Amino acid sequence: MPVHNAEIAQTLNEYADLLEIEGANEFRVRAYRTAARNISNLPQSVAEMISNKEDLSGIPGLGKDLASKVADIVNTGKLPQLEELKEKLPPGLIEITRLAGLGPKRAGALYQKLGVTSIEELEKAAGEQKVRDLAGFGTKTEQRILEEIGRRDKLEGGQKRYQLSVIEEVAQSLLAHLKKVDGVKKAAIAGSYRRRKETVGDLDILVTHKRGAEVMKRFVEYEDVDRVVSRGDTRSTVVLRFGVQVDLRVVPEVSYGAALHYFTGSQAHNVAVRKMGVKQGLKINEYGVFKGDDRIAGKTEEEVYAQVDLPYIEPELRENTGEIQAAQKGELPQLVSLQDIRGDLHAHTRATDGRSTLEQMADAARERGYEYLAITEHSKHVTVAKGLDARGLAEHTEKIDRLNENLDGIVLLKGIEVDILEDGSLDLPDDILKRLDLLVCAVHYKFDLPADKQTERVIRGIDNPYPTILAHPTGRMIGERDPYQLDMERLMKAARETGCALEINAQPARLDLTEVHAKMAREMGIPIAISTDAHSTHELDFMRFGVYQGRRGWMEPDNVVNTRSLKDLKKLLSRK
DNA sequence: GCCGTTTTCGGCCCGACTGTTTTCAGTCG
Repeated sequence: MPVHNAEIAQTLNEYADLLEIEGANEFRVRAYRTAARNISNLPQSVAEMISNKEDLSGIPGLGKDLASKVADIVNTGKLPQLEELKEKLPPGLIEITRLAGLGPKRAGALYQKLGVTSIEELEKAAGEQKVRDLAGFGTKTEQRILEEIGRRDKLEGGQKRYQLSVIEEVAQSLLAHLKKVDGVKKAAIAGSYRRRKETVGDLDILVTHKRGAEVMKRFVEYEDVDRVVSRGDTRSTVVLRFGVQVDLRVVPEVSYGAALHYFTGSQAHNVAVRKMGVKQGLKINEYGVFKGDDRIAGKTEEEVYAQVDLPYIEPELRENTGEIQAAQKGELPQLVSLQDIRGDLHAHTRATDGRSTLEQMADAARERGYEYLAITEHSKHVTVAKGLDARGLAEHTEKIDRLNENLDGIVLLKGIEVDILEDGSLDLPDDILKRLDLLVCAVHYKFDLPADKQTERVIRGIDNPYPTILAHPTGRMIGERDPYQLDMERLMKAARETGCALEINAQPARLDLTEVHAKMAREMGIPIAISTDAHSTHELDFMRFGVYQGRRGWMEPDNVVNTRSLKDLKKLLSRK
């Protein structure tokens, strides 16, 4: 089993954590973290690069030393230096640094002075009031440690992240509350929410006001606030009853653009932009761009970028994964937007496991301004969803034909979400499939096949003469189910050869392809369908989450098949 | 440990809040 990029990144991060506790040079620690982040953002497999004898030093942040350490991880599954360090420092200390208010320095001190190696031992030491006597600690810190450990026990699985769709409502009500405060001119949700990451760990909200204290008062009094973590005039942090942490920053209006840029992140993007500023003798912070003591920009984000000779960069691209270089070369993608979408290519009705009728789905699609909607019921193998057999499908498509005759302003396409069976064959016979406008192919069982078998299965599934879209290609469900083992590079090469499109499934729990794979598909020139997989009329609105994911994958309208008119779509989906 | 339109050595983004401190370290984002 090849070592995945995520595992390499995890190993490097673990080593960085322990180095930090050991008190290593902070820039050395940072180098490991940068390398880990860049590797996890890499579309191609590092293990494969090594087996192809490719040079790893092309990866940003990887010099000679780290390249050889990464090779060790790939070849042996382990980093010898990490194993050595683990002998010296108990890995349980890393868990201690995850407690709010405790970092590497304090975890190191607890170990050196009190011999604490785990959360349990820390709880005991704090309970016996041994912690308060350590230099740099006191009664309040000791108390907080006990509180944080108690809180941690109540949480399942540690740091929780929320799906964008789940956090949206919470975030928008809080934002509306803050906008109503007298004197607030501008307000926005920044952070990973604004970058439209598939999950969000906390909320960063920015407002402009002349007197921060007034906003802060209203913020901590908000009805959903469970507890206040910190409170100042320009920055406060609370935790909502819902469990999510919210940071609020207040800046004067003249700093809005600089602050919005800063709080939108990502951190890596900000660091890169600030470094560009430093080279030009500028200081960039959340209050503006400064030359000496003079603020020379900061009212808008465009101004900030202009000072370092960059065009505006869309929030979804700000991950320091090549967007700055692309901006310098004038090669930023013109990202696809919701307005570009002209139809939905994956939807269910009551005929199988959907909750709306054909007519309702057609009306709802037309209301959203679409030209077409593909009806793609499950095939017979998915019995729990009442999947259609050949006869059921024939009857259903006749119904669609009749309905189409009476429909105005919208066309229903006849499709199927046909199961790819374990051997790679399709769940329905060719004579019925060939009568359809398009096939959406998908895997719905036997998720646990080994990578080579699973890859062969899917490739065989999409290797057919019909217009085909591979739905939710990796099968992952965020926070619930891992992607199945699949060689994505091989799969994408096959998709390119067979002319199969890949789906970005817009269900908030799927968002599959991931952003990394979406970007890879774009680079390989594989067409993408952004589809909702709607099981009811209101789920057609999930389209925006798919579009966000596409934008994070650098998708332009041309990369997305359902930005086409019906006529062009049919041309595009037909096989060469 | 990485990196170079000031550098192959000497830098490495920047600021707010808390608790422990009499001026700052640690943590966090």
